[in-house]
Amino acid sequence: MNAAVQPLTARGEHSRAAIFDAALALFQERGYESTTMRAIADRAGVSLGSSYHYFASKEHLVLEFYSHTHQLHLAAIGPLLAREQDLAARLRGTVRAVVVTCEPFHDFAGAIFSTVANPASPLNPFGRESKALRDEVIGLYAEVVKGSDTRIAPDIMSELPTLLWLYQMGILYFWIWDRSPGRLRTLEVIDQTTDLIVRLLGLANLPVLKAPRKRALALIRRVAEGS
Amino acid sequence: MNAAVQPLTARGEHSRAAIFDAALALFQERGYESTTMRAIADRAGVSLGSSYHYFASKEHLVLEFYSHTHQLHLAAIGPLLAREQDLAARLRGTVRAVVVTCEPFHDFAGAIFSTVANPASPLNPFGRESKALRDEVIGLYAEVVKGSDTRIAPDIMSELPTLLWLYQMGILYFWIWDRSPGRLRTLEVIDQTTDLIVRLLGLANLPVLKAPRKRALALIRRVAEGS
DNA sequence: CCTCAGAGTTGAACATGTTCAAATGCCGGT
DNA sequence: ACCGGCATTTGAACATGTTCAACTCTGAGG
Repeated sequence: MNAAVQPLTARGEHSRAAIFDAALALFQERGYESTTMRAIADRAGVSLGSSYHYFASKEHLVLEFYSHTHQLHLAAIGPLLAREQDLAARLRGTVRAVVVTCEPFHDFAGAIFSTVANPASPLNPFGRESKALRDEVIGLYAEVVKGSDTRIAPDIMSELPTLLWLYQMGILYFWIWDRSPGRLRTLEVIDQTTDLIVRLLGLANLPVLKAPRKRALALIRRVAEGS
Repeated sequence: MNAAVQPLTARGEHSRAAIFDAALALFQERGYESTTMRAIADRAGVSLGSSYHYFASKEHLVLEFYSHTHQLHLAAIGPLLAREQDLAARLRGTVRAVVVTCEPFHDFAGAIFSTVANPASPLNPFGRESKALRDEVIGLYAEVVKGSDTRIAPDIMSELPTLLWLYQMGILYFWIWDRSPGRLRTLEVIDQTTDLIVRLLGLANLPVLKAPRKRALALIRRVAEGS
């Protein structure tokens, strides 16, 4: 698997974009597995080899897809984060926007998920090649929390954005399976779990819970260590 | 993908076993991806076509592998479950035994995990073809709890085995990533989390927590619904 | 011993992700 | 206008999971 190349000319830019657009359209039309690299190259009007010039593998097209939806997500929640101060509302709105943004891709999201869950692949969520995107998403959750009027203790704050990123992945996994009309079950679960999270954050300040809180944080750090 | 066939003769039994044994050995030697179906057939002394006669796909060999390790796990914890009454000890011992049993396969477990995480495949943990095994594991956790001297309220007990099965999958996912010597980090996380779980089960009986408990259980049921 | 139905076996053929060496196009320097 | 170097493009070749129609073997019934 050769390293993919960044286009250096206008012509290259055009080819790369055409390949990604074709892939995205075909994934939506036929799903991930049924879309062949040859079909992508055909629709993009380039040769098979060219596709591999810009995307080192079919999986790398998936990574690009993730970046793409992340951009859509950012655009969708911009106004909310600028206006809203309440933490529960910010968190609920952000996570709701994730599934709403991804809705057009629901049918093939399942196939894509497995690609990315593979620990053997450098594209998996904890892997090297997805680090840039991962850090961006974690940073987004840091902003969700910091921009609110809720004060979070530093020891919790240092782990919270990563935990929220994990939480978002859990929601997405649930959403993949959700067959309810309008994906209402997912939205309901989001509402309940975000509420639960904010409540727990409130409870964490109670003096009675000082010891358990320290213990839980130590456990979390132990688990997160080495990522 | 044709349905795989159950062997009906001694000769068939022998072929099927030889294919699985060869697959297991090669997976350990070279990993999952690098092991080709042709290599498996070669080592088993059968033709490529015969492999597909007994296993509908390479993934189905993985499902068989899961059954295999489950049997090893059952054998490993039999004495403990017969002897021990303390819930924390039963749970800790059971989950520790999972990772100890799987240790010889650690190197290729990662590759295998992705196969099974794929929601598009009927082999995924929530899917049709893995239902038999899933029910067995959930049943095992029901026994882990029921055989202890801790009494669990019925409303919690109805969800608990499934939750513990999910918990075990989480531990396995952590274990896949664990590079610590002797996999000590995983063992430590198991000790801490099983302890935490048993504590939470104790707390759940406090009258003060009646409302949150009902709320949490309703949420869990909502999420589990439709599996 | 002969027949035959069906279990078991086979390997060629196919589909598709991936690699790679060669060809082509483009642009700055002379 | 020409050239050299580099980005880009190409498609044939390869590796491997999977399918399938044809073949072989076996054991029961006659």
